[in-house]
Amino acid sequence: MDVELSQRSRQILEAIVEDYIATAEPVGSSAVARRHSLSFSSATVRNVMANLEEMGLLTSPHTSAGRIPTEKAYRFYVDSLVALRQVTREEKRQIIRHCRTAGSGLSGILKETSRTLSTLSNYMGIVVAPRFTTDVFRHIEFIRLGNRRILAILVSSNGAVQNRLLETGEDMTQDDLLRMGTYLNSLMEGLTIAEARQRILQEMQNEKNQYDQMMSRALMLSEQAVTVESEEVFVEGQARILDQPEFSDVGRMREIFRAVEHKGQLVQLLNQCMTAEGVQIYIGSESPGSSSAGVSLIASRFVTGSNTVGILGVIGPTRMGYSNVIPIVDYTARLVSRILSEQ
Amino acid sequence: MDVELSQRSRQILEAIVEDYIATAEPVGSSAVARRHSLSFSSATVRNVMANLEEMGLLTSPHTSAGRIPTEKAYRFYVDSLVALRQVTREEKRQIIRHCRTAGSGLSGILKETSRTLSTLSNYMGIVVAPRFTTDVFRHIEFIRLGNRRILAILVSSNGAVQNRLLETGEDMTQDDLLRMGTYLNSLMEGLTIAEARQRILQEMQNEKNQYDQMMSRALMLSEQAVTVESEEVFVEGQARILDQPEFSDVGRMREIFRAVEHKGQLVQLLNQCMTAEGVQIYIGSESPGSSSAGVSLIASRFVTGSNTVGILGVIGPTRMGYSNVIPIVDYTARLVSRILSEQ
DNA sequence: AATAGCACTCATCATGGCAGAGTGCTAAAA
DNA sequence: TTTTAGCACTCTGCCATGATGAGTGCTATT
Repeated sequence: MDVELSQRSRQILEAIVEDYIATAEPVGSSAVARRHSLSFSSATVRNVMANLEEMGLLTSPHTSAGRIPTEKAYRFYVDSLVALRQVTREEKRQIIRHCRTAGSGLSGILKETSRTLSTLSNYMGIVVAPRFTTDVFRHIEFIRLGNRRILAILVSSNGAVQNRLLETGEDMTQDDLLRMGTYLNSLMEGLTIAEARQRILQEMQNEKNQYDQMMSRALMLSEQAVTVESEEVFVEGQARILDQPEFSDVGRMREIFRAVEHKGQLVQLLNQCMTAEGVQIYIGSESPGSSSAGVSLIASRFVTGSNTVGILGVIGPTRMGYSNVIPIVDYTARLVSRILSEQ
Repeated sequence: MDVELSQRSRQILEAIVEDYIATAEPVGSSAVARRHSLSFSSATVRNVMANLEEMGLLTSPHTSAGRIPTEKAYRFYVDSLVALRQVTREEKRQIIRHCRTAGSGLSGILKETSRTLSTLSNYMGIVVAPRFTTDVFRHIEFIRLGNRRILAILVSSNGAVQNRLLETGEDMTQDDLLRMGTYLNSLMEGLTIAEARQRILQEMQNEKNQYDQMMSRALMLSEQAVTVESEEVFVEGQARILDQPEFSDVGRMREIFRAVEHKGQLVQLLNQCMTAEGVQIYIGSESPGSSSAGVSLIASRFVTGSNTVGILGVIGPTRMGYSNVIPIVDYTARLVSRILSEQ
């Protein structure tokens, strides 16, 4: 896996990768020699390029085109070559402004974050909300909408809100619901949502409760309310990837869009980033997701006040502006962590 | 605007429109004569087609290609020719299943509806949530998340939930918040959200309240909570329009995606459907939205129990399967209305 | 070890010819 | 008068052709 390269080879590889990132066109030997004002002639560059190709770092689409970096090259570039740019003051300002002012609850903030990531990177921004189940329970409440229709509202200490429409067998007064709420709130205080769910199931077994109609109803309703919906994922800036020349072919784009619509796959991939700290980078087929050829992911986790973990990042072509995007993702993750941890 | 056509011309126009809808290719005179087993020869059809072209109902991309329906033709087709198909039992089943079982609150139902519309039509499904402001207030609640961080939850009688993160100047106990909630709930009972907002502003003027710290704080917080966010719009099945051959050109697709991402324009268009009852159809440039060339919208409003109005529909190419989609939109709108009106 | 030179390869573009689909017009048939 | 058949014409799509140019690999030279 590890690649040993002379100083010169590294310079040339870097030049090729950056040129290709900028232009999306195969880069030829003379272009490298000229543009980067290196002190080698194009012939020398050609020799080096031939080596690099042999090592699997470059390919050429055909005999007499320039060379294109392989995934391996991007990997090497990202690991040892890339000069990360600083996040500019203006960018910071923009990130802060958007993430901060998004008024409405956790989802609002995360949605805005995802949009900001997309705007600044010019690729697709993505945010996976912290896992609700591992978050700490804060409040449950039932609101009567109609005779037998009840809205259950579940709040976690992150400010995540889940609401669910329930049908009950019998009529209930708002007063009944209030008492049920009080009971359940004390029952689940301090637990995580997952634990709370366990607790409810336990209590349902508990004989004593089976005879108290009130209790048993309360437990039944809350059991439904606490059952967690699928992961919440925010994707913004899908249209931007239409701008990338490598996706001008409709077929490939369709794959990506499909993948994004069925968020399942995506989440699976992103969950891998959960464990590791710092910015993670998946290049092309490194990500297990089946159809991810030509696509890279730059992601980082963020943590909330109650120590649950979410993920945020950018999806773009492998030919991505790594030197820009990596710092942006990093900065944003830190910022969001801080915002969500403020008491 | 009105077009007078002989029986024969109508038959031929219908054949052309339907052929073109099916194949997306210019249809020639012999194809019409053959495929629809009409009793005319291709020569006759040619004569008629020349007439129709003169009337602005057909165009040909070049001299010796077949003809393509114009927007005017689609309009005529939709108004006077189309034979609406029945919604099949299977489709009904599917719509009911999806819209019903979507567990989680109003947004859940609407999101699922939009997805179902997309699946059944094979185009893009879209739903605009009922205007929160005109809906009846049901409940407000404040939950303390941190020292100075409060989550405000606002519920309408439709089961729509809006939550918003607030920062307060001073610390507040959960008990303070509870009392504030009780006060505000009684203050706003039975009003629409818009009226409730008015009421709050009134009360803030009221001198008596300015000296009661509790009250004035409550009013300040609730004022923020009641301020309504932008319209909620659910769009699903964007990837499906990639399948349409007329959008294989990337440029046009980009326009559409852009339009969908900035939901503003879209909402504006859809709001026009608010007033009229029944299924509305906008073909191509009939919709004021600037870049809507080649795109049609089939939409219908739906009403909730508290008589607020939302909109749902399908967006696709002008060359859309009107005979299928119109009944589906119609049926779905009725069903959603019924579901949301059930007490 | 680095470079210059040269023959070679391959994509791209414009050209021209050919087949096929479809039209418009005219003259004949109903 | 309406419908149909026939025919010349037009235009696209496809293929083969050849010229151009970018870029390579190899070899000989510095």
